[in-house]
Amino acid sequence: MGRAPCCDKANVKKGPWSPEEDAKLKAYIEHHGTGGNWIALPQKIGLKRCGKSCRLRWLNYLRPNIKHGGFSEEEDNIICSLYVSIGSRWSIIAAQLPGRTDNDIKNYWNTRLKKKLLGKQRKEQQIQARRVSNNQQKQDVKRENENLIAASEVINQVPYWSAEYSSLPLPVTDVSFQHYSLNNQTSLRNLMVNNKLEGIRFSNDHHHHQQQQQPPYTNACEIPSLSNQVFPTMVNHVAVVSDENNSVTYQPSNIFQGFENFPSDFCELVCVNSQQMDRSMEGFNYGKESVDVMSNGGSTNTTSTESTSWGDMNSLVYSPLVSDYEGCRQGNPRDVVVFEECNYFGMQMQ
DNA sequence: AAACTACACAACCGCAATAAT
DNA sequence: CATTATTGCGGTTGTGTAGTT
Repeated sequence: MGRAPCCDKANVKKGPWSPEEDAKLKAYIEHHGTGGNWIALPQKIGLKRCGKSCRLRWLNYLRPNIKHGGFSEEEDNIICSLYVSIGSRWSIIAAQLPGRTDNDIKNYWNTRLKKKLLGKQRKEQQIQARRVSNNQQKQDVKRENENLIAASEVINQVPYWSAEYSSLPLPVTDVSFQHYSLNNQTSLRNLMVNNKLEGIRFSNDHHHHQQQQQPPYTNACEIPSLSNQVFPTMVNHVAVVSDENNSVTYQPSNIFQGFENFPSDFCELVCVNSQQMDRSMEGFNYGKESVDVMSNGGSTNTTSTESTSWGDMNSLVYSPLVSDYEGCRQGNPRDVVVFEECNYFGMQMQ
């Protein structure tokens, strides 16, 4: 048996709100508040509306200090950065943009921002293609490998929470990523805390142990402050903690293979048949499916196969951060996920 | 000017989480 | 602890409008 409906659907008005309805709702809430019960509210006011509808109308349109339209470049950057980092968690993203609603941001992303981003990435892809034809790629790959080796050595030597770590000139694994700098680490860090994620540790316990030195956490949720740094992504490598000596090594990962060319994939996504994409991306659903399994208490029901093509995008952009973040949300942090290497990569759009 | 199309935004729906009983 | 009600969230759909043919 399903749940009882929250209201009598037959006697409830749907569709756009009239100015009169808006005025009634606004006036009542401003004088009396919501009373903590949206379901009862429309009856009190005399509105033939569902309580959910009233709530939505108030939150998205009527409440004070709501901004509509006119997103700034800075807001664009924040939205893109967060989307790439945490996916379509619009409420969390909205919490970082005062006056913006999750609905507004969601609409803005779906109708404009992702297209803007795609256009940009298409250009970059063309540039990249030209360089490939000039045999430039070989040099890039060579340099990238050298950088990765250097990074592994550096990361193994320096605790990630030390100031020295954050000042290291870490390599950029893909030349095209040089355009994407991390510009909002502090914001992301704050939002994690602001969204009641206290008690969460974003990197695994093994990793801490391996460093033979406890980070200066004041509580388990402390995320290293990484502001004003540019963080390369290492999404094509995964940190693996050895059972024998707890050492951390960075190995190429099939799970994340292909992510290193994320901007290109992002662009291609809209060009590829969605079914082909589903098949080709099966191996990339790791993070999202795991999340769903966990959130369903272990059931095997997943949403990834039900996604739209842009839903599939989630499995593409779900970085290890997200799996860890989700795992943490469920109070079940994963083992082989290293938050500080993989997360916090943001996009800066020019 | 009418028909059509694309776009932006508002609103709805269903599900999961949370609170209340 | 189990059940039920409510809230919050994200995906999707509906509607109005501007632009194009």
